[in-house]
Amino acid sequence: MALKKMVELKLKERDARRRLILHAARELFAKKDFRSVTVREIAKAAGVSIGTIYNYYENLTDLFLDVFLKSAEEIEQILNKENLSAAPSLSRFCELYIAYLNDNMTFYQMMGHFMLVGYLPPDATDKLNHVMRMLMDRIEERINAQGMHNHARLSAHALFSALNGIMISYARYPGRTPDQIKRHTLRLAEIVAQTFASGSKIKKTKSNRLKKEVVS
Amino acid sequence: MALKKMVELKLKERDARRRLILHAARELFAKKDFRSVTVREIAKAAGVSIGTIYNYYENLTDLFLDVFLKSAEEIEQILNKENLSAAPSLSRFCELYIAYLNDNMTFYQMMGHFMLVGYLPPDATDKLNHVMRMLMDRIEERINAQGMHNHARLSAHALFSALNGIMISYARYPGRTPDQIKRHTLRLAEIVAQTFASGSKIKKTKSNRLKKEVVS
Amino acid sequence: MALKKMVELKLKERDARRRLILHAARELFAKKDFRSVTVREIAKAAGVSIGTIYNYYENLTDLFLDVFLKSAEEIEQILNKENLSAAPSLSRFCELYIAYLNDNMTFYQMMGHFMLVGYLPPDATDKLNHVMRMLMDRIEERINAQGMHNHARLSAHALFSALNGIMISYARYPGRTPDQIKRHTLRLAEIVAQTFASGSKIKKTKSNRLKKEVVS
Amino acid sequence: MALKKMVELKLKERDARRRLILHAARELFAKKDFRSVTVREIAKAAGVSIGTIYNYYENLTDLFLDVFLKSAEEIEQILNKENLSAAPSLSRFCELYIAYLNDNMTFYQMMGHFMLVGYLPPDATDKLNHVMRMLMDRIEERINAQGMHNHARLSAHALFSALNGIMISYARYPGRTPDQIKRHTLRLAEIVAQTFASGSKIKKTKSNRLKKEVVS
DNA sequence: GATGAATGAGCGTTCATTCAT
DNA sequence: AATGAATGAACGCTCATTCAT
Repeated sequence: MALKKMVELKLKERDARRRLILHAARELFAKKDFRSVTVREIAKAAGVSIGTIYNYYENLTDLFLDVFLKSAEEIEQILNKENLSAAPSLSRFCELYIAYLNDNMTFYQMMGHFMLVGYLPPDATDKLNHVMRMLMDRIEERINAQGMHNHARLSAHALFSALNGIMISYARYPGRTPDQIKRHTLRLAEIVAQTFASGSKIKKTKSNRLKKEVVS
Repeated sequence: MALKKMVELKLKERDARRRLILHAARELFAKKDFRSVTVREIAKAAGVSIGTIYNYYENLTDLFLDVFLKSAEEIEQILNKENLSAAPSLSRFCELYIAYLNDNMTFYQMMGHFMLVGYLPPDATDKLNHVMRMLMDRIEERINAQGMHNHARLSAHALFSALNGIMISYARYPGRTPDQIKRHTLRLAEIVAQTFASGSKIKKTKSNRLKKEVVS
Repeated sequence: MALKKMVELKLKERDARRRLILHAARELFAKKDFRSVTVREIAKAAGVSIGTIYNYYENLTDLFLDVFLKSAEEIEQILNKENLSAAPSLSRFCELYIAYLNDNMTFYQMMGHFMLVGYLPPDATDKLNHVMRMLMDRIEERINAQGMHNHARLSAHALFSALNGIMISYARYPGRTPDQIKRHTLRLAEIVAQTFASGSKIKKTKSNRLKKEVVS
Repeated sequence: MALKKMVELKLKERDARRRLILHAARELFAKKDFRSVTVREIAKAAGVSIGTIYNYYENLTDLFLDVFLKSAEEIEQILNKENLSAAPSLSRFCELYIAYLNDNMTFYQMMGHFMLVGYLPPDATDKLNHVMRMLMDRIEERINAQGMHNHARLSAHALFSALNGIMISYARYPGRTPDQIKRHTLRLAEIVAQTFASGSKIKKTKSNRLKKEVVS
């Protein structure tokens, strides 16, 4: 029917504009501290009016969150795709993750921000946690596949932390080009991966045989 | 001379007031996202006027930086003290670092912020880098002492990143008490330390035999 | 003719939709300060689009006015119906009026708003005045029927004012239930009615023998 | 001491500026619907910056309230002054009240607004109620002085309502000059006063012998 | 040196109205 | 006739910084 087509078109158009805004926001967030990006800037960059932004997002936080979640989806897809062809080694996994963060600074900036300071409304917190858990699950799979049985979850935490830490610590190292930074962070990730791969069969000591996990 | 004494007193007084401001700011930063602390709040907490703050600091960023550097001094002293009595093991080192960050969230929040986001004026960048290098040097010392010869600097980077990452990733884990978080982050630090200690003699492979270090 | 029927149907439909909007608006106005009701809310409540509302009303003020006039019609009918069966006493009249206002807060709120504040376009002012005059005429009839000859019109003004004032002064008395408020306002209305009934044969004094009425 | 003088001057200056803002706001409120007056307008009219307004008032509502309370003080003083020289008759009282409202439209507009719609924060509600009670007390005194023993409080309510109603109903009667309106409202007030004076000894009937007062 | 009132650009957000479909 | 996305001026309010005292 003609009607159906029109409705479809409408929806497509709506989606297109939403993507337009999302894209513009993402670019801006990448350029500078995402928290200092204003609605006006986004509107201008997206070529729409302020009001239109609010037509697609309830408020700025919502838009921030959408950018973040879009990124999370992307990274999930990247990891999944690789998984299908052939289970990646731990090293490969770390490489993929760090490479993605290098190419999508906004993602790790947001992750970092939310982790460092961010008060988030409860539902947003849930979504954030979901993303984190997804990433952790992927790491744990690799760790288990690698045959590192002890403390798989705990090791996953440690490795995940280490990878994030690499980005935090070096992604904006002053005076380096993006390319230099990418190379350095990838190298560090490789070291971390190998270190974990070769050294993670840690004998149970008093200190790491604690009965109850705080975080899982 | 009397004049000299008066000048000294003046300087002492000035220093005392500066410390007053610093202390008040630190307390406030610990309570909430330091970026949301206003000059007004600091002035009130310190019991001085707004103008006085600008008498001691050129602007808010300057004050932020001073708080950060004060913390860095503290941690340096802690590490040095331990070093004197008996060179700490890598594990002990990680424990000290993570414990300090747990007790001084502001420090790692600021570090995180400046790393994630921060445009800093050049001299501030220098100061930040100096702190980072100091910490890195300490780690490298321990790594060398542990007899892990390969890639000592690179491993130090990786370990440093990992420790920071642990804090970033878990310091605000929702629903946990500060005590639970401290225990968990300490345990992860222990895992990382042991992993690095036992596994860091990585054979040189093509990928990690890169000729030139980007960051040091 | 078929054409005629279709036109009729069209008109009926149009009228139905207009009533739909009117009704929805009225309900919303009753729930909260009518000035804070948005077009969006009305559209949603009426189950039509925003555009449709502008199809039936030139602007929000127009819709406000229509709601007001609808209410005025209602109250006129109520008073007329009572009039037909048996001319109501002044007391009964006041009771009917106050009871209606209690049950239709929006009406008195709008009346109050337009009186207090409202710039209204000239034609709207005319309509408002027409309503006021209608109410005043009814009061004057009762006053005349009661045999209070002096200053009938002026007394009607005074009584009308007094009734409105009762609502203004007590309709939102904090901490009272609607029922308590209704009882209190009705009691005050009764007092006013009796006061006017028993005391309105005022001797002509210098001050009230003014030659020309400002408002009639 | 010099210091004391300076502090005094500072306080005086501060007070002067506060009055400046208050005055400017009042003038604006008188000109148009006070709720449509913006911070920018007030700032401009007062010749200060936006920020300064917020230096003296926490928010717009606060400023609105201050204007209202200032007016209430004024009217209280007017009534008190008259009271001292010679207890005014009920007529004189009504005249004073209505004359004041005519000269200070903002006061009755605000009173009307708060009564009609206004959500007010609890402390503001308290202040408003205090003003209302003060006015009511004055009326009751006059009613008692006039020797109208029955239902003194209730009659005060009714009279107060009537006076407010007069203003609501006629203060913006379209097409009249302020002077005409003043004359008309004063005349109506006189009628009401006389009506109440001569007719308020109402015999207790079933309907007005209700056991429990809702509002007092 | 200490003060704190004044400043005003800039923020996120709202909402009546328009108009292309 | 019906739709509802787009618009953007305007809102109340914040806060780092200045500067006259």
